[in-house]
Amino acid sequence: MGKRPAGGRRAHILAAAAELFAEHGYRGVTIDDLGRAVGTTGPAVYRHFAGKEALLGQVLVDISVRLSEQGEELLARAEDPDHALDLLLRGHIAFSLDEPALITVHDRELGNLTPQDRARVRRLQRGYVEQWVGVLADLRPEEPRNALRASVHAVFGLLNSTPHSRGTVRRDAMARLLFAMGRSALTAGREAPGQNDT
Amino acid sequence: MGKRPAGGRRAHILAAAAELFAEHGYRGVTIDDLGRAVGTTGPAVYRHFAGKEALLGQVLVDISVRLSEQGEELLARAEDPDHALDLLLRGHIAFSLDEPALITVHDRELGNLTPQDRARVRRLQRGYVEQWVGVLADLRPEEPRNALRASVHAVFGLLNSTPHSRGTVRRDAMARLLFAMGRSALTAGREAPGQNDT
DNA sequence: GAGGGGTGTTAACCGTCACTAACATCGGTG
DNA sequence: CACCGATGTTAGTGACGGTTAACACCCCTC
Repeated sequence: MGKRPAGGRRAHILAAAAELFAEHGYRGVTIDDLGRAVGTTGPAVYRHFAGKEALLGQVLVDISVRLSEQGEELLARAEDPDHALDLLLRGHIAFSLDEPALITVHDRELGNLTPQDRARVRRLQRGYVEQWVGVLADLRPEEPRNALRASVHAVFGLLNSTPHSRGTVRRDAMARLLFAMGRSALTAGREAPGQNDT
Repeated sequence: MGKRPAGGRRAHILAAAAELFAEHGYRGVTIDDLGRAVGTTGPAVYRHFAGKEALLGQVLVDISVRLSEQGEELLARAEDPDHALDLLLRGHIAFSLDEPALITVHDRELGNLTPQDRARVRRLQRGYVEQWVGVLADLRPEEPRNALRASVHAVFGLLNSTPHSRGTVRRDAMARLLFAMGRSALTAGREAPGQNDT
């Protein structure tokens, strides 16, 4: 068959896996599906990954790393808590609009990981959430920390809803909509500086 | 073994199935798991349901019916759009706090249904969404309908996030938090559509 | 108290699927 | 050109799991 000199075989498999896992679920995708998706056969996948679990692990770890690193970079560049929140919102929205498959897999397949991978992904996720909680704590010091954490999870649910309303609204309009809703939800019950209120 | 003339065997299986499907996913639950969860063995389940798919179908149809009927009842009793939105929010929040397993299964397992069941559940879901969209359209007539639909999906994501932050916040506090966030998200941008872009 | 419907049990069947074995090909390198 | 490591192919193999078969029991009714 056409030999690909591309060193990107591994990355290609990872991308296809994310897409297929998002659509059919980890359990609903076979190794043969995976191979077929990248133009080879099932067993060829084992030349690049130890097995199906390792593959899912890599997908989830990559996502978690990307999100938490992006969060760190954004926070480093933020001038104040209000600005930081804006950046986090925009960053997360861009990610969920550009990579709906990754977002879907990210919060559905945690249970199918090995204990080691699960622990690692959980740690990264927790770190990312705490970045948001830290910013919110600056903005709303009167609020207990666990309430802030619940708020962050809720806003993630909101921002990650894009796979459910695919294709009906243009990307930039969707980004604006999610930003306005997310920002408003997180500042509910208090005044948002520079923003108009109800 | 203890023969209960209770006609509740079927309902018992449905409840256990919802719980197990929520925790492990449809594909991650075996018929034997199901039987064991209700104190019998796997094959006994076939006395009550035609098969695993039929079982999942019943679970999802029940949820969709409950939500859309609840929505209709609330709308019938609402005095004005603003009140209607309050009622819908409170109703959905109560459901998602009281039945986290059902909420989880509801938006994860659609893909595992038979085409017939899937069509039926989709129709019910669409109806429920349109109840919300109708109310929002009264409140924000200037907004295009597809943007309102996207907003509704986003708020569902927010309200359905409770399974992700289980047990950290007391139920009534969580209900208030979700109500404030959801209400605020849905009325966001009511008078300021001009926002900067990504 | 005989019969029957409803419900449960254990054993078997059979397809699917992750994974392995054994063998081919090819490009680069000495 | 011979070797070799990387990568691919086709044929198993063994476990798992949904479903069915065959049989047992209990309660209800005539």
